[in-house]
Amino acid sequence: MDVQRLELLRELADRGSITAVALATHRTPSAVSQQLKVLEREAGLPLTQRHGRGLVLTDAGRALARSATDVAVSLAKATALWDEFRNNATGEVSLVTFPTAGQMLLPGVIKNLGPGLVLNCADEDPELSDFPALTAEYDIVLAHSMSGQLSWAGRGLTVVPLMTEPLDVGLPVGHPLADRAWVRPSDLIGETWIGVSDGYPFERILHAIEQEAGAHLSMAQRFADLALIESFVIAGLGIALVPRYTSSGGQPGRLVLKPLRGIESQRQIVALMRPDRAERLAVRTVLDALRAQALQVQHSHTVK
Amino acid sequence: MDVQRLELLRELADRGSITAVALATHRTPSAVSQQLKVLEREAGLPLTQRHGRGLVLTDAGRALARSATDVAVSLAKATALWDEFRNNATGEVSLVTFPTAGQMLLPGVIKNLGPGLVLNCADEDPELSDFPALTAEYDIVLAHSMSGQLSWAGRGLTVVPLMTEPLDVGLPVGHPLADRAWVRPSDLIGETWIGVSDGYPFERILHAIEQEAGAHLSMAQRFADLALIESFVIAGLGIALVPRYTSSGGQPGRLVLKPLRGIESQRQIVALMRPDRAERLAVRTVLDALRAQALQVQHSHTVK
DNA sequence: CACGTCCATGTAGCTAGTCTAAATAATTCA
DNA sequence: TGAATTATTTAGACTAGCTACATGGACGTG
Repeated sequence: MDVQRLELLRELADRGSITAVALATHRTPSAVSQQLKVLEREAGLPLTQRHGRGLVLTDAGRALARSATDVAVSLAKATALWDEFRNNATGEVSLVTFPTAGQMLLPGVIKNLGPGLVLNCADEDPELSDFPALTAEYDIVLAHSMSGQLSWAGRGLTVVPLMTEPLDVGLPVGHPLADRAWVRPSDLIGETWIGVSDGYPFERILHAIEQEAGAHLSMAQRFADLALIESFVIAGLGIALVPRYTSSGGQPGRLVLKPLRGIESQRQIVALMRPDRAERLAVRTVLDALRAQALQVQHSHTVK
Repeated sequence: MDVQRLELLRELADRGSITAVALATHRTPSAVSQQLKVLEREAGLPLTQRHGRGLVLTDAGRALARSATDVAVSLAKATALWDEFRNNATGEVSLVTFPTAGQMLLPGVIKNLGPGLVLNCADEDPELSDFPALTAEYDIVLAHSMSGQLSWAGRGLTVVPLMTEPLDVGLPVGHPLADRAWVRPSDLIGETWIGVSDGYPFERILHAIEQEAGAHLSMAQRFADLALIESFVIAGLGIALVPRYTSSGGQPGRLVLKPLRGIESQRQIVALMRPDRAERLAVRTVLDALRAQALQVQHSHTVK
């Protein structure tokens, strides 16, 4: 009963093809195939079965892969333990983020990391990418979900909440509502909206506003890039839901943010990880820094 | 970070010497020494240090060995899971017992085990042996402790309670107390006692009786073998504390058992195991059979 | 429908890691 | 001091697992 082989099975469960596993583990597909065959012979029952030109796991294979995760976790814990023993939170950690979270958190995090710990960051368009799938490639995946609703649960991934960010209504300077302390759904009847990317829980909140206000809202445009959206709002072409900490609201000459009362308008920013990777000391250190930075961002906004 | 090497470290923690580990793992001491050296180099800090002609683990070594146990447990769980998948509770399970528990439980257990599951039993004198140490050699160690007091805790072993057996006062037929339903400590003043082996919590209960009755008790003999003790009691040479389910009490012409009231007089029979071995499907199956048998023994005695 | 592509697997040979065997060093016990 | 016990070192053998290459289905496409 070899751990290496179990690990390969787990990778197969995550990546779906021998070739992908081989690529990820720096081996030839032949080597992977051979090892899985040995595992299957040891197990005494088929773990994979052909499906088209690829293959899929059998029920037994999936079950075994699941417990392989537990093995990987306890192994990672052992490694982390002795890294702690040596006070040695070094190594490389890879991270993907969607743009706004990266802009808000990463610079501060990287500044606060000790020497020997390198954080390799990348960004992915939240519209296009399947966040859970990215955990195969990256140690940490920054994702967001609507408040409460944990869309990431149930796949065996570790989810660490980092912060909740309010989504405010962005208005142009001089807008009739601009001198209010906050706005309510009913205030927003008749406005033209600039839609944001699918990555934000925009649709949900828009529908909630419609339901609350009892009227239909019209959407003029739909953009992914926040700066683009802001420029439209500033130009008076509509209003938009923008994340409070990431927008340029508050700066002179830019747009004005108003909290939305009466409905819950926020997004959860979380870190998604494979359970075993979450145990690595270096990863946990980065996670701590992320949480600290998130707290600081929130704090600096409430004080202001 | 190799599991095999971690396993070796764990064995070293359990067995205390390279030679013992080598013997247990069917290797030469040289191989073990080399592997541990590699592990130590990977770890980056000393895991062992010389002590006389042998060696002892450092703090780091012990810590690492502990987490190695977790790894072994999750691995054993994986193996068990797929054994369940195949409905395959087969293999060999080794067990040591002290004589009375073996006599009471093992015949029934072995009868009820399915084919393909072999249970290799041995017995050890409870006086001479260190029960926890036996878990290195045997999958299951049947041990006993005084009620409540879990003397086996804290060593990282899995403890599964099997039954609690009352310790009754054994009297010769025709003894003045023989027609009573039960006896109390004060009834026993002036009697001569036949001491049982240290394996039973004899001393404790004897002291409790003395304290309760407020008098000193005299002990005539001290034997380990229950049959021998019984023969002395039957011959009228004294009375003794005997385990209710194991003695021959109740059979015609033998001795008479009387429950002891006023103090707690019983022993706990438990199974001791290394955590990883406790996860094996075959071991769990044997354990289930042990519990069932224990229940049946208790039941057959309460009905009668 | 034949061709190129993609994916898994089989075969042969090489390499690296792990074992044994025997010698060495250090310590304890008699 | 000599015998016994224990860990370690070294050299050499063995073997598990890898790569390179070839094979054989399955899919899509001109």
